[in-house]
Amino acid sequence: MLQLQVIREEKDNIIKALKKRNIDAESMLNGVLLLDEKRRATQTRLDNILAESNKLSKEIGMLFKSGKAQEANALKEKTSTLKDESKQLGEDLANTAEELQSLLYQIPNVPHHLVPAGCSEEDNEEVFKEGDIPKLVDNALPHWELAKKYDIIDFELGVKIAGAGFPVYKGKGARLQRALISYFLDKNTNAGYTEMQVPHLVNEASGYGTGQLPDKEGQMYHVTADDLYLIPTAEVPVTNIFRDTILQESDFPIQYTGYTPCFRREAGSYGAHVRGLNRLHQFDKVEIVRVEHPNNSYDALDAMVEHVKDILRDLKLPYRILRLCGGDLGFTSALTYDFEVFSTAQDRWLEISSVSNFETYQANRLKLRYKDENGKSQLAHTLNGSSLALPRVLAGILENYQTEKGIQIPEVLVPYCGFDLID
RNA sequence: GGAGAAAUGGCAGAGUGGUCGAAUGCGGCAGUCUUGAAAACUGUUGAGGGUCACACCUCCGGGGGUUCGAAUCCCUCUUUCUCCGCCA
Repeated sequence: MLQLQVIREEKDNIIKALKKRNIDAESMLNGVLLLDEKRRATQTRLDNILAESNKLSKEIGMLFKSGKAQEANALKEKTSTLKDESKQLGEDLANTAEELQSLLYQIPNVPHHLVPAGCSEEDNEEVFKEGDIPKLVDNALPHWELAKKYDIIDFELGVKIAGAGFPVYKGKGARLQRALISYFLDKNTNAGYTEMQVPHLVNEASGYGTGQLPDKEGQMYHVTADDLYLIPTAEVPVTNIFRDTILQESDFPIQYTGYTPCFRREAGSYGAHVRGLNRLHQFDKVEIVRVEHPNNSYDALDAMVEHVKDILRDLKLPYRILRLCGGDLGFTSALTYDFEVFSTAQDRWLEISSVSNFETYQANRLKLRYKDENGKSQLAHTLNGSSLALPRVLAGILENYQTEKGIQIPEVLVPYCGFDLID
């Protein structure tokens, strides 16, 4: 959520920057400013009435104490009109505040100046590319065929138990999955991230805190009996650790990592691009989250990008990094780098990580602040990234590491797997 | 799931209708003393709105109610603790 004060001061710049998202925000922002003014005016009137009535109440108290009941009762009558007025104004205020709030929820984050304008993923900007695309055997297979051939992932079995998009990993497939999780977590903790295990269901307030609610509730599984949501990413529970928190400057940097399954309804997805592991309702992901001083958040973003690069180098997977354009940028993000692994057998790039700086956008919703050197509260910056999302990494490994003898295991994973070949 | 108790500032803990945004202690910060530190002493120390700055307003788990006036009384929800039951 954007800060009101910033909208007041930099409306024109915000409008300009939001054009990169192909949004004309002018009328929305004007609406915000109008409501803001109305809210403050109402608040002032209400405050004055409350002040008056507080004063009278005190006087009444004094009069009763000194035995002047008659005068006190006379004053009581005066307060009743004030009471009516304040009740009315209180309702007005609540309505205006709610209207203002819901309008603010509709405005996405302001893109960073590096974000290119653009409409779709076509316009994302490739900023880095590394790793050799392997020469595969003739008749190389896509991962869903390999999964079947080596009996390591059973999609049909998942359909039977839960539905499409809930695969069952078997034998060496399951072990490889677990190996990846352990390896990612070790890699992250060695880089200074503290490992956290967090709930896989969250309440409504947490959904609002990181921005999944109110707009994207259709993407989350909602447990209505208890009004809880299955997490679509560890970002939600981990970042919400800091909801309603005031940090000291000395608390920075905060670096957390966590493994969780992720649940996404993915309503409306279909076709070849969702085959196999490409898009699932349940998948595993290891996430990194940082809370930073505003002065340091872009250095932190760079560090996160370098960290993910390092992992992909370890795995020896060919990848590229895209800077997302305004049209593809997530609602809450100011700047996002997507990592994509090249899937040789599918001849396409698969997104395996998304690393973002949200600046104060989430912090404002979370009320995540720190005390600056003058002792004043300021909003912190939040960042997160996948390191990494499992299924597509697995797809990339299966496809890129296939040989005539079987699927080789990347060297760094062999100690975690206990085998070096799936055959 | 059943019975009982409780929820107050960073923490501990007073406060049962007006003078309470809230005693006191600890912690934090600043100062005095000291070569420096510790101890001791003095002062200061919640959040939000509002204002050029004050004033002023709101917040004592959440929501609602009674009252001229609520941390304090009533209703409701949530959470925590104790006992019982069930259980990985």
